[in-house]
Amino acid sequence: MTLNTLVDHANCEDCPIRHRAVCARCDADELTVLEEIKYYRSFEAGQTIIWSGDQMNFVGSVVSGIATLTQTMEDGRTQMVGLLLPSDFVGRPGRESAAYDVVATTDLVMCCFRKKPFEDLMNRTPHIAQRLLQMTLDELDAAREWMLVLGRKTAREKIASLLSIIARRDASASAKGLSGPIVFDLPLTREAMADYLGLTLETVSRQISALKKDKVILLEGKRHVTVPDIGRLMEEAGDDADGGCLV
Amino acid sequence: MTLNTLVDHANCEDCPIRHRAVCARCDADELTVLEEIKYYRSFEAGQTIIWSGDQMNFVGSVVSGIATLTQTMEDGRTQMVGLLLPSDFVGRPGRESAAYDVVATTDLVMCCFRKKPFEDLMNRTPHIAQRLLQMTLDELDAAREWMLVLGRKTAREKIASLLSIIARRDASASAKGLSGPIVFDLPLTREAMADYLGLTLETVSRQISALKKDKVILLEGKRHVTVPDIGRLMEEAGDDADGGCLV
DNA sequence: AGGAAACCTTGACCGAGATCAAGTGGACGC
DNA sequence: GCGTCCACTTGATCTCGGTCAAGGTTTCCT
Repeated sequence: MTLNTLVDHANCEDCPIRHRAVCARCDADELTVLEEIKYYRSFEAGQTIIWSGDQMNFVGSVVSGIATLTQTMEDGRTQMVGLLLPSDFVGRPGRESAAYDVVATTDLVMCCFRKKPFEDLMNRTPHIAQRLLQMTLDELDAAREWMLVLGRKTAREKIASLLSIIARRDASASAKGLSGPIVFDLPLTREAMADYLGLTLETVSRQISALKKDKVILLEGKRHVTVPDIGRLMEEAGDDADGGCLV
Repeated sequence: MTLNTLVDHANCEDCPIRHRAVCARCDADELTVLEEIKYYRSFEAGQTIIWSGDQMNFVGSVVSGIATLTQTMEDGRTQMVGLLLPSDFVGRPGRESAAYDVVATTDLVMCCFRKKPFEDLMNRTPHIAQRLLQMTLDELDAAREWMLVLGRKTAREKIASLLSIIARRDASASAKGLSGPIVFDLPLTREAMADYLGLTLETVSRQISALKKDKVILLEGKRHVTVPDIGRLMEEAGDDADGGCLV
């Protein structure tokens, strides 16, 4: 139920390569092949990794940093359609060209595989295809959940939804769980948040100020956020506070 | 680039079962197995096929009629997240329960497969998994395109986007192509359109009237639509009129 | 240190679309 | 024929969020 579900790392601790997104069920032979066709690429904050419509000759996953998927209309209106966090997969097996712009919002490292050999491997290896199907279904769920946010939520609920998603991801990553306050740094500018939420950056700024005034969040500087009560934040987001998240 | 991309039927003309969504590359053995585990179900217009959260013990595809996928918030706000047309696939291999309400908006027939045997077959048959991956990627593209509609388009553009999608689907289904006027019946009520577009039904009604007044569409009664110029409609939708569609 | 460029905040005003309300028109049952 | 229901249309008004504008902070460069 997160925006881009992180891959479960549990059964990959001893994985000889880091491409956990794909090798959830490690198998020595496959990994050897993957190892042979893989390479790393680094990008600077702000750099465009892929332009919409470009030929894509690789697939891969994010090792560190954050990237965004965005669509743009001819008149310049833009909508972010996905957020890529470490371990998220990029690329469309079986597709020629990219459908969206992929932009690094922070310095970023990607682990890439040349597309053709990867597809060959996928065709020979059923559980890689199945793994990718599961990941794609997760992304589809996330996209559809976001459609509800974009279509029906108020500006305040939109902001709360985004903060809640980031807070919960960070909380589960740091293994401290959801009891007690959650502290994190916003990985996005106000403008990027606006592009994600279908708002203007002014509205984002105003609503964040409002949530701060109402003590739903605490702000130190512009980016450092403390969420004293995640339940309260999820209420503000219009979410069911017990949607399988508090176990 | 449609809302829910229809499956290409070209290489399935002689398919012994009608479940074309899955058997794009027909293979006698698999089809025999599929034949054994399949059954049909009929639904009346307005009937809910699956409730969000229900156990789903089948997967399947739409044979005839139209269904919608919707999400609902506790306070009753609803957002449609997908439209299921004939040959569209329903179900999540590897998932326990449904994530959305599935509702028949017209009388509907589905071709179903019991989930467990279907999954077993999928695990044994790489190209079924690959086929499903392709279909899921298509749905993901459609969902993300819809995020742009929901997040950034005006009411008029939203209506034009929806009409354009339905018009283009009907045009390619009837094999008359996109030259000349396109005629079709709206398969959705104003309220359903509103739920899809993140609008109210009053706004939908007003914008349809406006498009009619401006001769972008012609209306006979409430549902019968003629699109004299699909290029004009796509312009109104804010789409690139040559996005690979006029070929 | 000074200056410029990002990034963010806040205020004033405006308009697209929501809301509330009344009315139309066709289908159906009695 | 007549009433009822449902889907839809149209009008009047309100409001949330967009737009335009000004100013504040931080960072980084010279």
